[in-house]
Amino acid sequence: MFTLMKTDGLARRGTFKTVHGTVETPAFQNVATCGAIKGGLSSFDLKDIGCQVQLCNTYHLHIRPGDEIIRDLGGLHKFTCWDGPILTDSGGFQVFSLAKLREITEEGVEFNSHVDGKRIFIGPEESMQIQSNLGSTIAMAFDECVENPATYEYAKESCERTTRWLLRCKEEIHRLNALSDAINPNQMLFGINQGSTFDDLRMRHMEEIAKLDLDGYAIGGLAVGEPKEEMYQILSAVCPIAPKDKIRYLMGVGTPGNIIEAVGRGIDLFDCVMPSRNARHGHIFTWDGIINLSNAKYERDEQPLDLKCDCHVCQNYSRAYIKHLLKAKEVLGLRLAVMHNLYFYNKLMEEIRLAIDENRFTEFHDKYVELLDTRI
RNA sequence: GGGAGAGUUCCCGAGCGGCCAAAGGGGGCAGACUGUAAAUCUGUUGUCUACGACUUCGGUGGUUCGAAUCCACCCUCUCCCA
Repeated sequence: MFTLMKTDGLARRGTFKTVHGTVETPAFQNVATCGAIKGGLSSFDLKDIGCQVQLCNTYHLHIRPGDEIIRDLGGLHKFTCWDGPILTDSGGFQVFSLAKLREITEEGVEFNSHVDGKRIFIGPEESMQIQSNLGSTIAMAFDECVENPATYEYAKESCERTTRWLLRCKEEIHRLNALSDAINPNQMLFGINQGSTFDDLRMRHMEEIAKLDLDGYAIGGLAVGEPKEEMYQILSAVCPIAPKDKIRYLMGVGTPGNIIEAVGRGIDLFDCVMPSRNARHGHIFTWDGIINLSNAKYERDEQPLDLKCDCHVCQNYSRAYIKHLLKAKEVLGLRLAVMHNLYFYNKLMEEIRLAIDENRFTEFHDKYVELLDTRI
């Protein structure tokens, strides 16, 4: 259950209560697609980096190790040794990212497994069944994340299908939650707004799904190649239509600047692979901007990754050392870089919350929105 | 002492008369990355007064219109027999 505690302009400060704990919003979800943060972070590390929620993926866990195995072993929380909230993405993003390996029909989507090529089918009911087996805190509706650019006709058609799929998801999750052996009988369902880059489709779609009294509302299909101004414009159009008393989740976004802009338009929840993936590739987020640790100039740099960071990594290790580890392909390099970047993202959210609490979000926005996305 | 083989651009290694500034790796340098098919992918990696020119394939000399590629001698290394 979401409680809006305070606003500062359009920015919202709230709490989101779940059976696995309360999330202070605005919040960032740490992405653990296959049940772990890539780069070798454990659930103990997640506590250290200030993670409130982790995100796992339905498609990936269905393929490997299989959701039935996870169910039989007691669910995703027990399996991953994480007792905090877990949101599972529905597999809708894989409709987009595995475009060459799938086929969409009214019933659902047929994929060729990216692991062994095996034909698998996921529709709204299957996605809910998998997520129910995983027993996540929050299940995402099965949607189609439309590629960019899309034609108006295709976006409209896809969006309408996503609505029909949402109704089927809602019905199925009610049925599954009522089963006596449900891993998490209180599993929540978030709907996902689509409509590509067309304001009218986006707004009409949000109006429709807002009526369904879901546990939360996500905005999907953004940051897939459109200019950021277009994304912000859509948020400005859609947020006012989303229910005020429900959590709003912008899926897959984004850079620190993107997050600040989105909070300023009324978004409460985020997730993004960028901090972890970019860390593995040597890109480090800092309070002074982004550094590329793979650059030769850091070879003898004794400073911490981020001069203004108080994470374990920055308190103890030098840029030169972590650069060396990454270059030498030592797993510790990945681990330290990912730990810092995720700490940074969670800290960013904490600072955003504090700024809203203290009515200085605009000031925070103006100071950091450009700076944090700038390469130094 | 006798015999066999090899020396290629930062490294390994292909090339065996023109299509060669020289394949492919590696390494270096730089870039990309937004609900993760990503410890991945892309570009670049002789010099310059740069859509052209110049100097490179152990050294020197030669054959040829033309040589990393053929010949002679020399240098260095590896292996085998004494």
